[in-house]
Amino acid sequence: MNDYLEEILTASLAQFELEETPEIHLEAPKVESHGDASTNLAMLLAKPLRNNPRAIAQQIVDGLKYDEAKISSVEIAGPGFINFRFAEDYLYDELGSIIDLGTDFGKTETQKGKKIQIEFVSANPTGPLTVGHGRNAVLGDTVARLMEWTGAEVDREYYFNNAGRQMRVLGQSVQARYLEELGKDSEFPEGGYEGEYIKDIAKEVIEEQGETLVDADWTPFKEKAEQAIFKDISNTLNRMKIHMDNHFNEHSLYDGGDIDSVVSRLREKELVYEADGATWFKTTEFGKEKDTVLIKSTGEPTYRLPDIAYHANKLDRGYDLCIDIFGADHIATYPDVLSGISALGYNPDKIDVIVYQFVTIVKDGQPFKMSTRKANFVTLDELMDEVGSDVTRFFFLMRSPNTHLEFDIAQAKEAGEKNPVFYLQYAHARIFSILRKADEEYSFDGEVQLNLLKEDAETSLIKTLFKFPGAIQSAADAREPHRLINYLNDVASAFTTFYHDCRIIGVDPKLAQSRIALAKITAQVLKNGLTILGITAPERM
RNA sequence: GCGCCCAUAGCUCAACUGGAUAGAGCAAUUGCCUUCUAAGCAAUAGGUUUCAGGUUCGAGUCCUGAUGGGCGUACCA
Repeated sequence: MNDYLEEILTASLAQFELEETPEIHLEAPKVESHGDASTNLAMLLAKPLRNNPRAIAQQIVDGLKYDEAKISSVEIAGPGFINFRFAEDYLYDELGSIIDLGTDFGKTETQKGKKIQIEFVSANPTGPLTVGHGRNAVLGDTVARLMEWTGAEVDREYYFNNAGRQMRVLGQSVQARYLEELGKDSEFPEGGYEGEYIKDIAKEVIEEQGETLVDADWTPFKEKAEQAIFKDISNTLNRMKIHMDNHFNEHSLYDGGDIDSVVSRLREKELVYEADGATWFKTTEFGKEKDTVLIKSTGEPTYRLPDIAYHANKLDRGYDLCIDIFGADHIATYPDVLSGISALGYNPDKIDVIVYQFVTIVKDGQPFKMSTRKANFVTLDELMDEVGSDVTRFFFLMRSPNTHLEFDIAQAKEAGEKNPVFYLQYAHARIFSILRKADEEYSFDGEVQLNLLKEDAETSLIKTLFKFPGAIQSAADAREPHRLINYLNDVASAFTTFYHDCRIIGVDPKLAQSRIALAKITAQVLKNGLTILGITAPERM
């Protein structure tokens, strides 16, 4: 419909002999009385045409040639809005065609042929995933699903580092618990990992290896811990319906020569120099105040170097777009990565960083600071034991990534009745309940007559359903899944009004038949939407 | 000090990226189950969008400054 409106508006604009035609912006007005679609075109033209907006609007409308089977009225309102109202026949035609689309309704091809990689979670294997990781995990996976619905081919990737100090301390922590468990002398490492899961891993080592590792160093413990923790993380992700296509080990960047290659390529461009025994990257050339160390005087790279090499590696793999999901604490690092990428001759526009604000955990009414090392955390598994995967995913997706999310553990746990996810699921379950009942009461023959749907609640629901592809598109473009949630709330709400105003069982069979068709496509929209969010659409509750 | 993000109903958050009368959910008050699921519906109340300026036909949204909060700002990841 928007395409059609753009077409006829453009045709009408020809009368003005404009040097450049403005972009035609169409939107669905908030207020029903303002029509079904609206454009601010006349206001935009006020300045270049040196005329008042309402007069221009009148000229545009006068020059407008439209099909009355599609548009029933065109009005000028307010400061110069042009408001369109859709014809009823158009509604029924359109409704018929989305019913035919069925499970595919909502899919678009705006990103068809694009290969997109999305990197998320990327927690190093030092402990179980906590609710702090939840937002990253669920956001990343849902953005991936949105991209898939707009036609892209998406790879989900988990980037990790199993070398370095963190992992050494992890190995030493397990080693200490192992010796302790066997009653030997042990020394718990400074800053070691204090969680119970470390003891569990130590016990597993005893079961598998007995006392054979008493004199070993920490490396076999690290390996065992890494393996056990990764298994645990994967289980947690699976419970949340998250499945990675690829795990990328930072170490492979060293083995594959990517690290050396980045440094030498930057050096060729004279963007790298040595000072104070360290290797520096001239980030000042890219507008930063200070240059950045790539390789410390100890010979060890800082994390920025592998980050740059990793992103170069991604682009070398031929992705059209790489999306990173970062917490606000990493916000300072990605400008360096982008500088590095552009310095190497890649297009930095192919890297898209989504920064989400921190989750504030509230426990017992108090803000709660989590630390994996100190074992102060609430794990995602614990949360899912309490509220399940649907509520967990919904909770993280409800709010804009750009805002701080307050996560009240107690509230989440008693979320049973209060959680808005149930509102969506309930509407879906209700429809299926009606369908089951209708199946017993009616047997239909002949074509569905959608033009029997004339009640306000019916047309309003129909118009809401039309907006589904746009809602997906908007959520995908902005990488903001909560927009889809807001939309689905509108759908559930419009359906509930319909449910109260328009009975299905007990009315004339022809009308019942058309209402059932409307109910079915509503259920389909709810189900498709919930599927994108990774949430189930139950048929009974 | 500097950079990024945020400030909207009592609480948690929306507002289609500059549009028309700022909306939901909790919490509060009041009605509604003998008819397809009351995990629901209807109604009432709740706001100078932190403050002060600016930009324009039009600002919660953009620019400047102030205040308050979060996160960064290392040869830590």
